[in-house]
Amino acid sequence: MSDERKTPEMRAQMTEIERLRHSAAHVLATAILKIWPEAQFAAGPPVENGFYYDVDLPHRISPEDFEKIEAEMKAEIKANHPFERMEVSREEALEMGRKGRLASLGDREQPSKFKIDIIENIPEGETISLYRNGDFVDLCAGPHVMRTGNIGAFRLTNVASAYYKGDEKNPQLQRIYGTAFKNKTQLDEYFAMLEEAKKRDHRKLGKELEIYIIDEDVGPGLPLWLPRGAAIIEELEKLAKETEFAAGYQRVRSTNLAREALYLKSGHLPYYKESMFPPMEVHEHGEEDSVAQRYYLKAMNCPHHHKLYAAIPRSYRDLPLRFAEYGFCHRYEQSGELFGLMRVRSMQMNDAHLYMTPEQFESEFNAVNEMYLNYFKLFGLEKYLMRFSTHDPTKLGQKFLDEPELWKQTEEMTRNVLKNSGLNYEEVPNEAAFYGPKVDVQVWSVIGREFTIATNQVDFGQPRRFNLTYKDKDNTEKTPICIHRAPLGTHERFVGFLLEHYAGNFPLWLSPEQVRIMTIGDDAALVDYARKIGNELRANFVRSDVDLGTDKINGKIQRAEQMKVHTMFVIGKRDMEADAVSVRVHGKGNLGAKPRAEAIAEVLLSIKERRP
RNA sequence: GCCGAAGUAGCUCAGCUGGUAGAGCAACGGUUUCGUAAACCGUAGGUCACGGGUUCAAAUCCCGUCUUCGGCUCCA
Repeated sequence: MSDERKTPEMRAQMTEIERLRHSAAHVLATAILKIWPEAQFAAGPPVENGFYYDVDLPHRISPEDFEKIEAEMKAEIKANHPFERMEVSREEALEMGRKGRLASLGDREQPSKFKIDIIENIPEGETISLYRNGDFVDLCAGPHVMRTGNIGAFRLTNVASAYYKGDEKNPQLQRIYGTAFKNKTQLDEYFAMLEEAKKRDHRKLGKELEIYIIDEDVGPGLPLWLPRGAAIIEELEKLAKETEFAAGYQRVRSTNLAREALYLKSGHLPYYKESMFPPMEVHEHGEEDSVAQRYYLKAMNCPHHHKLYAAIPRSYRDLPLRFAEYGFCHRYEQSGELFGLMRVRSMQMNDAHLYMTPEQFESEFNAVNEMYLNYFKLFGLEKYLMRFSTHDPTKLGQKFLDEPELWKQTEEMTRNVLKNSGLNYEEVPNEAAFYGPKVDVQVWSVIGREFTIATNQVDFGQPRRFNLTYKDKDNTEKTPICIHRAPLGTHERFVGFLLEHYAGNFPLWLSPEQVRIMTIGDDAALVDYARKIGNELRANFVRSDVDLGTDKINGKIQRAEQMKVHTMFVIGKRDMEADAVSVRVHGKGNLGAKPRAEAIAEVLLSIKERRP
């Protein structure tokens, strides 16, 4: 293995399963060399669910080659070679590299170019070690399992491409992915789990449950919401509006596009330009006008909100001021990055900008974090991580606003608040927004997919650029601090996440179709009774539908269950005569008959309380 | 954007090495009047992603484009 970025301490912590998988990567390389001796290897680490090895090879490895490679791997495992560690000097290692002897089965004409590069990047004084299994020798810090025979069960999973060291200026390598476990049972369980995960994929559920579509004529990454999807969005928006109202936010509204001048002022141009749709050129004074105005689709709401702040003179007594908007933003994401609802080009953000004095920062920041935690509780999210993203001082003026002092101050301030809050956080350099440090919230859906679901950003740049001020107690003009926050992220990503989180089995309050009423037969009196109940539900804003057709009741239930309708009212003659309904709940089955009024009251209460 | 793979009816998919497109479900019409996950019969539905080429003949082979997927980079 050859990932030089990890320290020796980190490697020592490699778990048993990681050692096994990393060893499997060496066996993979061994097998590939037996078939294609000219293969050049780069890095082959264990990853979350398996391992990979990056290889440079003229032959394009495809899944059809897997059988052949796996057969060689099996032979190597059966041979049960020991993994032998050897420590060598830097010069010895380089000499072997020049002979093509690293990550190979013997000397070769071509030097082991990636391995040589890796050696050259190992800091002075650090031990350089090699590992051998059979004829295969690789530059590797280890550790490994004792023998190749310890690799219990494995399978190659897919091929992808990756740039050497993840830099798009470097050559592209073929990345062969595989996974390995102690035994076949665990391997089978893993693949069974993957099958389960596929069923919960938001793209699959989004289609099956009629949530959204992405149409070629509309454009890639531009989802359209079907009524069932829009219903979920409406509920989320209602939740956000209630929560924000209670927390002292005020709602504002802004446009979807603006002149270039606005984004020059905000700094989006040039710092964010490649993520924005190209401008529209408009000749405002007729065809003969030689000067075109450039308009951009907004990528973020902040510049618009800053204008709203600036529109009226502000006093320290007005602060904190909290402007909220579910604004539509458009970003020109690279085509290869689009991914279902999770990565789109048009998004509706649960956005708000909070303007405050420095003294108010801590309490405002904490209040925002508390809002996050309340939401997580409501949705039953247990695993989350706050990623505190800071700037990289070497990229001031390029990726980040050139304000070294302000970066230092705001990062310090944010770090302190995070520390005092006791939240689970991790600091990552070089990932801040261009206008200030940020805290992204990572969550994991039940199928293990990781998302940045929400964001909480400090902005010291824009308030100055927009000349935002407030009159302080001492009669001087001061610049407020601004926090951008979006606890529910964007509708697109959040709904995508919820689909996977709930596997489409939404709680009643979020359910696209909350109640479906179905009759046993289509007797006229029964149809009337069902319609009456439907009207009563709709009068109480319950999303309900009636299935009055001539199908058998089993068929009606089947269709409702497939659409994951939360509650079903089954109505036959017996129910009608007793002014009752038979209640069936998705996932729970038949709950028996209940008086009509009681059944409806229960539905209304569950929705009102947003029960899980 | 880059590398690789894929695109057949509304959905899920079949269609072998070229001979002119098929099933199930859904839809529609009829029959059935039924108690908790699919009643029965029939009808209709496709520029095989799009454009070009090779061929007597293309869903099938070749080239280009679009889109999606697996990754890289990036992010809410």
